[in-house]
Amino acid sequence: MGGPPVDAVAGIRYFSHVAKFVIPRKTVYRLSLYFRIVERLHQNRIETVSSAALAKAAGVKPTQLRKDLTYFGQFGTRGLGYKVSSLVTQLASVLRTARFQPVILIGAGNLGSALIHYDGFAKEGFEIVAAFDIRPERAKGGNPPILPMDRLGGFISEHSVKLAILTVPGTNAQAVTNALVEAGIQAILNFSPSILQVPNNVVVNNVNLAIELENLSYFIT
Amino acid sequence: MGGPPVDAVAGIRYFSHVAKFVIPRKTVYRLSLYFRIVERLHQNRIETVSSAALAKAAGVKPTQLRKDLTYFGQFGTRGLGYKVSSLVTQLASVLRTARFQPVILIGAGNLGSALIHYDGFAKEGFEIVAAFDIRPERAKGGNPPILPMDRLGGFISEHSVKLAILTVPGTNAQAVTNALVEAGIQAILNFSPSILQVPNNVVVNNVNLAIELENLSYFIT
DNA sequence: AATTGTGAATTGATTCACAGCT
DNA sequence: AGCTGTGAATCAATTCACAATT
Repeated sequence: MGGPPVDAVAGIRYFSHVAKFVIPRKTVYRLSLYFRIVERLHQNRIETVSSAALAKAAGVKPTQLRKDLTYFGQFGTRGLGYKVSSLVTQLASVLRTARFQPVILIGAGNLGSALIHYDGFAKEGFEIVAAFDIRPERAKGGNPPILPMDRLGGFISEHSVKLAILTVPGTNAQAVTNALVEAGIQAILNFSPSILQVPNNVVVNNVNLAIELENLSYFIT
Repeated sequence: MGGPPVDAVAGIRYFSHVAKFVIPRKTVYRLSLYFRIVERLHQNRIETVSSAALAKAAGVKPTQLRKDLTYFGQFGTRGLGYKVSSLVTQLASVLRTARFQPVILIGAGNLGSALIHYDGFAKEGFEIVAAFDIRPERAKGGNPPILPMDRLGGFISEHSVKLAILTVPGTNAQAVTNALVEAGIQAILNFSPSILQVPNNVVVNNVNLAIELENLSYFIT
């Protein structure tokens, strides 16, 4: 939430599957949170859950959880709560495109090479299929392979990659972004400190770790 | 942003220095953004800047930038714009506690060890002075040292550390948090997927990289 | 003429309050 | 009785429109 961090499109019209009309971006974000929790409940053979319990686990108010869910339909039973298994199914279907997407990473520097092996992505069903770097000495085999930048465009279209993680220095960020957009990338997780200019069919989420820390430190006494 | 990601206190009363009344948390967040940009302008010997130019660089609307700045006072000159040097001074003073804080990191796993050496923190004036891990085989010397968990409380009070980065697995996150709070930590940058329960004199920013990616992928077609 | 500062208007998100099911 | 679903009310953040200033 940070916040912050999530920035770009205010809300989205929801054409692809069944839903009311426009879903606030923050709601979509929280849906991922809820999904994780009900998955765990499901694993633990818990069959029903109330909005109060679920909300507590997610760190939100029960009314907010209920409002969030009803953007997509009525999943609960009054007087009883939500059936965990059907929540899992419904949320999975709403977020279905979300997982098991191939991802590329550009900029195999300090942060980049850490993220390449970050198991949190793999755990959630995202696979970094390749990384790219301008410095040829980094561009050697391994898994995932680190490839030279001139392979970028070709790789994206060959593997129909739609998601990219950008961990290049701020000075190169826009140039690389242009190449990504040109090659057909639709969403970018941007760790560089630059504000990226993209056409509005491309979504960007910014994560600036130094600002997160600075922002926190503002609140200490 | 992020979304997001920034979550905990809605706004803060601003006692410590001169300001209007309550400053929205998002405003404080953007202030860091502005500060970075004016620092760069200053280095490049640029003397004045308009709200339009500054806003563009920060990726916000000019009116928003002006409103953000006037929470702290009137820094600009009508008809002319803002004097870069005085903006630098004023913003630095507002964010003054923000930099040059010692920081500890708990959980020297995959992501943790990457962040220990992430130069983006150092560049912004944050120094990770020590890391802690339960697994003793990770707890060896080096710079910064990786210490065993039983040294945590002592280290925090000895070095008056107020900021912690939490990169432990979700299952341990709350237990470690309790220890941190107990020892006097005031702000936590939480990379674990858990929602942390903390007293309200402690601030938490959540960063969940997997959710950022999942959220992005929701918007691709 | 240019550009800030700001009250008012608008837009967006959250919470309340309670009707409606089971 | 318990708990969801939701319109209305509230609260918060953004943007507009324009007066004020240089």
